[in-house]
Amino acid sequence: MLYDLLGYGERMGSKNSTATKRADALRSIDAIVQAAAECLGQNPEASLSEIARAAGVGRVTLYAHFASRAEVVDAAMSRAIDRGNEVLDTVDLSGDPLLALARYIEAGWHLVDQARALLAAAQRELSAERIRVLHAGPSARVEALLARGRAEGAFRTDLPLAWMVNVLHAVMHSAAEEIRAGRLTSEHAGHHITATVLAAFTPPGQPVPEAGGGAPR
Amino acid sequence: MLYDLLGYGERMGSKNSTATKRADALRSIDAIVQAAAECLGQNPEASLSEIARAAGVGRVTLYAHFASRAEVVDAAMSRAIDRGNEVLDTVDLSGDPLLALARYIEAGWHLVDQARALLAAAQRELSAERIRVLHAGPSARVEALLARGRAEGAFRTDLPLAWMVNVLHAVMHSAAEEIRAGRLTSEHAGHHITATVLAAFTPPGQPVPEAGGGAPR
DNA sequence: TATAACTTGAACAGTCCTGTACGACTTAGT
DNA sequence: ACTAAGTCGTACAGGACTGTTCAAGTTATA
Repeated sequence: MLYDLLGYGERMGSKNSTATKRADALRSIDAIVQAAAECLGQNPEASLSEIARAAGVGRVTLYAHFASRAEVVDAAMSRAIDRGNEVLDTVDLSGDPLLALARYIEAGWHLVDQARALLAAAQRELSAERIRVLHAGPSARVEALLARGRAEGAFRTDLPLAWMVNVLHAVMHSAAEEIRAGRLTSEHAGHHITATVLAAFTPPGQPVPEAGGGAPR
Repeated sequence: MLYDLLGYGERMGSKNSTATKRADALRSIDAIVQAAAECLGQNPEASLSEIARAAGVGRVTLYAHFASRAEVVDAAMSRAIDRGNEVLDTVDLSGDPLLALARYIEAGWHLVDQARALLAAAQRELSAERIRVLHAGPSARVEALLARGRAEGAFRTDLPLAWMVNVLHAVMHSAAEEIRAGRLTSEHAGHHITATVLAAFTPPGQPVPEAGGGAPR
């Protein structure tokens, strides 16, 4: 069984040289990817049958467009990442690094919350390398912001940049889990994450910034 | 062996809750639980056949002692938690809360690292409630420490205690993943976690503590 | 030593999933 | 309007795992 390299490239935006698909085929593919994102978002173990049914499409049709389960998961994940990138594009990351990071968190944790279960599915089906590649966009964004903040003295430099990126995502991720478990409300999540991360990133010796204006508890 | 076989057996509706087991039966059970912890630790989807084989026991024997896959996972998880509790019992959590927390992290993150994949298996097989109960011991420990630190002014009080517990575990957990992914070395993990969490828990307005003596990189 | 508890492999039943093949039908594009 | 592309249901082949049963052998323990 060969890797469908053309398929991957196609999903990642590159123009394919093969014959253009018919309109109804594109519609089917879109419905499948969308349904996959929804189904896998609710249950990472959702079968291809479920996904096809949710897409309002025959199971055979699904196989006509995707050679394997992995391809479906990949497409759904790619789609979610692309959507996320579009949202993050609208966030202003200039100006005071602390405020910029707060803005990033406010937009970002919702995305993490939505893609939570989908990511779980991807981690089972896709290689770690593939997942890393898919996340390259968001990672680069926050990495650049943190690097600038470090250069300006706003963030600590005694910890590796990669570790700080990791901490940010870990805290957002765990907040999403807490919400799902009913131990945290959506209203407080942004504030808690921001307060926690800004403190964690404060250079040693400097005072932790006071919280903006969120409810304390 | 602190984990009580009879205890969870009763909870999960297993047979023979009263009869005393023969010595060889107890030996088999122990081998199965141990093998389950190892197998599930490497692959959360390990089948009962694999586990039985790893335990040097027939598959039928496994079913003679555990009614379902869930019971096996539960037993393995209980065992891991008990082992962890034993280790944590040796950690001195008195004195300066910051130093106590650092000691807890140093001991705790190794445990999280070891039980990482096993927890993943448990999260698929067991109810969220059951997992919460199993973690009650460690959670209570760190909760008490954080509460004391807050009372003494060492830790911030503008965030819920439960959230802080969650952050601590999330950061330790993500460090374990980073190590597994090869993006972090075991030597640095303790230092990074401690530096991050101590900063995150510092009361707003107060300076972030300088790192102890770990290599900064 | 007697016996009940334990272990074992083989084999069975049942379920769910993936992936493929077919033939007939419907639709899009030029 | 014509044809290729797309779709659909059904059906099949194959695999993996769970859980149970059975009959025969082994071992702990009183």
